[in-house]
Amino acid sequence: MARTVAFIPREKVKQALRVFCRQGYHATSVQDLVEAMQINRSSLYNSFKDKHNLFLECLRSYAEAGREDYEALTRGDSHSALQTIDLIIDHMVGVTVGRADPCIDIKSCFELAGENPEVQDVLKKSSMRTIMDLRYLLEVAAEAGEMAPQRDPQATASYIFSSFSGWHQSYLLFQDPHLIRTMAELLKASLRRMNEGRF
Amino acid sequence: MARTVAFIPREKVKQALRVFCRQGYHATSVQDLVEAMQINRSSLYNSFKDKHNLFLECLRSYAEAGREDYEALTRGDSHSALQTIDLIIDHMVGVTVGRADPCIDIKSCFELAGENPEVQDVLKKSSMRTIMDLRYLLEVAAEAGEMAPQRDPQATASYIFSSFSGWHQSYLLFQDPHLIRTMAELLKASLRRMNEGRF
DNA sequence: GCCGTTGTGAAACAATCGGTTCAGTACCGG
DNA sequence: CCGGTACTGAACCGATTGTTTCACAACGGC
Repeated sequence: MARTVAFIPREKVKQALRVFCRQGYHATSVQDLVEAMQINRSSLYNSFKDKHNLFLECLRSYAEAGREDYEALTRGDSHSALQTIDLIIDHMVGVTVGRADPCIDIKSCFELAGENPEVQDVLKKSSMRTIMDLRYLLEVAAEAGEMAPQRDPQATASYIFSSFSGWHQSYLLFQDPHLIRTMAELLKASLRRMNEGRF
Repeated sequence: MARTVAFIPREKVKQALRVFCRQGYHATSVQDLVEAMQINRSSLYNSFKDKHNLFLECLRSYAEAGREDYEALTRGDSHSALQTIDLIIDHMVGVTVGRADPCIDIKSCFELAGENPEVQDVLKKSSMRTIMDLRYLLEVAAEAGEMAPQRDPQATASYIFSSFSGWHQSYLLFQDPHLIRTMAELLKASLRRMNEGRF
């Protein structure tokens, strides 16, 4: 054996993630990354192959972090299913309003998913997992009688998930936290009002 | 006077718009634009100052086209206010599903609005106009008794508007027209169910 | 025909792009 | 101390970036 690794790739990925979040993929140069990650240009290519691969690592890292957030949110089952959905919605409000830059997954979905199958695949999988979680919670909530069963729980889950993107857009344009919170309340209210008979 | 203009800038802007729609701002080179617009490199800079200005023209052109779509949709008042909202929603479903590339306004909102005040301003204004239109329709629908009056019609209008972004995201990821249509139906149903007493 | 404008074509610009190369240094286990 | 690995620093690559320049052709009004 020889010299041990001096930097933890995972940390470096997070530093790169921040830059990609702010600037997007195409607007971020390798030079930007080198400076933000505080590693050598050669090390970047040694450890991450190339810019595109590093970007994919960032996407995966972000998805994993989101996963941890979700598990922290649902841990300790002191909340009902519907309450947990509310918590997730509130959490997403916080994510939208809390930081200046939009989530990398939404941002890069619009920038790259249409043209790059690899990016699309990563985003698709992590999105699908969130949607499945929501779907499960919807079904449990229906079973528990907290809300009427959905005709198409998958679509309702997608409906919730797709709202998040719109909040980001609205916040980018209007910078109004109260508007986001109000839209989130509208979503929560409409979930409670969805019932089998009418739809 | 002298030689008359040989090409109509408005047409050239539309050709440029198509490229920006597909590739976004940063991923589009001036060379791409020159080829798509079929004009000379010099003419581009003569007529549009620079790439960034041309892009802004594209955004404005797109907003104007959207405006015309809206007016065509509301012309001939054979529909009620709520029906008109439905028509707008259906129209946006068509826009989302009908073409491969997302709207330039949504796409460039995520790519540029956060960092470029000019872009943000153009997008903000055109978005606001759509939201105001929706708000007006909501109020008319409430007055006509088609739906209960909204506590915050502005927020409800923003809620509708922000849905469109999520549909684009979903379609980019899952390419499922039926999913978009179902989410649109969920939105329509939830509009009908919003009432003063409960929210 | 001539002036002034509109557009063309191509070359050239400096700057930056993503990516490679390589000699040299820091460090570890044996 | 030594062999092998991890990483640095910097130079360097060709290609491409957005933009400018300029000589010239096409055209309309006087």
